[in-house]
Parts: sequence; structure tokens; C-alpha cells
Amino acid sequence: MDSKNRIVFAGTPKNAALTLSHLASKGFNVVGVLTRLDSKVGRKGIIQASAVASQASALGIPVYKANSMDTDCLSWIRSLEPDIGAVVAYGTIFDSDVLAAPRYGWLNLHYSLLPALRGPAPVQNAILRGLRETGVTVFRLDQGIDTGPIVAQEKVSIDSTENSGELLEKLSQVGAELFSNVLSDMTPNLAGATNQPDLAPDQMARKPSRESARLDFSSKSIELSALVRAMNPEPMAWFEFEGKSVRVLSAIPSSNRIDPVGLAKIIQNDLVVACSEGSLVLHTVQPAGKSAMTGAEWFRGLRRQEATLE
RNA sequence: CGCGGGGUGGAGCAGUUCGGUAGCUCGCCGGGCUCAUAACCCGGAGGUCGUAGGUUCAAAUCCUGCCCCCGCAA
Repeated sequence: MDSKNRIVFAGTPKNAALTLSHLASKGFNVVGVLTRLDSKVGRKGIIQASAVASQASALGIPVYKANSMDTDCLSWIRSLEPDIGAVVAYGTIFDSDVLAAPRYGWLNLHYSLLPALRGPAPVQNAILRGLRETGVTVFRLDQGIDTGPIVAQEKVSIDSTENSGELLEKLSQVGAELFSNVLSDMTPNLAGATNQPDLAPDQMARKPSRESARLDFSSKSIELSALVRAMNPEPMAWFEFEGKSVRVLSAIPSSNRIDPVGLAKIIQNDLVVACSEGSLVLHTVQPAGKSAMTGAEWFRGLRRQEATLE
């Protein structure tokens, strides 16, 4: 491997920080880190540095914070004289000047088997669509969204019970490993990159809205269970009960038959709600203003035999 | 000062409007019934009602300060 290559890293959230620390631990020469500006976090609006910024500081790597690629940012990148750029979930599109700044361009780590699931939410969409397998891709960044030539891919299976948070964790580890392998033999890998085929627009992995995370119990229970897993931890599936939202952190399909759709009751200490096909056990829920609890606990607090959820 | 909900035995809740020393559904422990049980019956332990102070003969309940947890919105 050529550890003398100067790498500029760009990323923002926790999984990007994990990749950064993995690269650093492998001895790569990360000369600068680009991340988004500190932002307000949570109810109290506490200003907080991104996970990548914190990680970079801990590693003693210079950090530049920017939400858009202005000339200052561009000249900072150029001043690093990078050989290659590495991007993991940075959150801003690069213009052609930025793309051309590192000698060999940029490599991006994406959490799907491109060209499938291009876009900002590949992990949620993989589970949402009921896929049994997804993966990670390292590709050369170009002007499009996740459209550049593919350098390397690795498959990762999706367990039928895991949620987006858990799957992302797996993908982060596999991705970090793959990324460092690519960088180890960078020159031949870049030369071997293959162009992506075109993709139908409906294959884009869009970010789920809160409304799309709402549970409609007239759907099939198997679909609802996938929705619940896909939306955890963000934005979290939910339904409305007596004017307040109740988040559903985990749910599993059940063979209990109850009618009509939306009717909920306790069956053998589980909270079961009727769906169009089968029923769903609401295992962990979180009513607005409360901490997470089991569905049965929540229902007990309602003090009734049965209720209709919508 | 973005909007809002909440802190009551191990868990989830009721009780707070109209002050009078605590209740429900579970869990737990013991016993019974049963081939058996997550089902049923009987009994039991377990609570400074977040915290500090105030009002009162009397505060979970009224007043004030503080701490903690959480939903929505960004």
C-alpha cells in the first residue's frame, strides 16, 4: 500500500466518523477533514460539533467546517495538496472544481449495491423494500448523485429482524474495511472502475418523510413490520391514538387472527393489533411525552379491554 | 426565551379541578387447583407520592424555586 498518499476526508455523522477512525488506525495519511458546521441538537438546541469533527479532533487532524462549497473551502482543500478524497455521508454535492481538487479525484462510500438504491436513504429503503441482501459500494464521485464508476462492492445480508440502525452498523464496518482495502491498492483499483448502468427513477432511495412512517393498519402485517424496522431509529414509525402520536420502536408479525382492522388487545401478554393480512405484535412503543415501554405496558395504562388504533 | 407531555411500591397508570395520610392492571414471593400452564383461586412483601421551601390543624393534592425524562418542530 502507498501510505504516503495524502487523503482528504469528508463526512458528517457517526458512521462516517467510524470510517475515519478505521482509516486512521490503518495508518493512512489523512491530512484534512471536511465536515458540516456545528448545528443545534435536540430540544434545547445545544450547538454540537458533528461526530466526524469530534473524531478528527481526537485524532489531531485539521478540520474545516462548511455546509457549502465556497471559494474558501475550495482553496482550503487545495492547500492540503491531496492525492485522493474520501467521502462518507458528507451531505453536500460537490461542484466540478471541488471534484477536481484531489489529484485522483474522490471516492465515495455508499451503503447499497449501486446502482440500486441511489440517494440519501439506502439503508431504510433496503429494509422497506423487503430486500434480503444489500451491501456497500465504493465508487468514484462524479457530478450525478451516486452515479460514478464503481470501484468495489461487497454484499451484506439483511436479517429479518434487524432495523435500519443495526443494519447501518453492520454496513459501516464492512464499508470501512472495504474502503481501506481500496485505498491500499488505489491506483489499480481506480483504473479498474466500471461505469454504472442507468437506473429507473423509482429505484432512488429517498429519505422517508414522517408521513410515510405512519402505520396504516389496513396494510399487510408483514409490510408494517418492515416499515417499523426501516424507520428505526429515524424517523421512527408511529400511529395516532386519541390525538397523540405513539411511536413504534419494534413490532413483529403474528398469526393471531382478530378483526376488524386496527383493533388492538392483549393476547398472552402481547399487544396485538389487527392488520389486513395477519396481525402485528407491537413489542416496544413510546407514547408522546413518555419513555419507551412494551406495548403491553402501554395498553395496561389505558385501562381497557380493547381499543382501535388508527 | 420555538410548542407540548410527564416524574405516585419493580413496570404501566388512576387519584391533583372541590386538601383529610394511597388505589388499579401487571410483576415478584408463598400457598392451592391442575397431567400441565403464560389460565384460575387464596395470602404476602414492597411507596420519604422527583427535590427544596411555603401556606394549613392537615398537602400526592394549593403556592414558589430547582433537578430529571420525553414527544413535536427546527
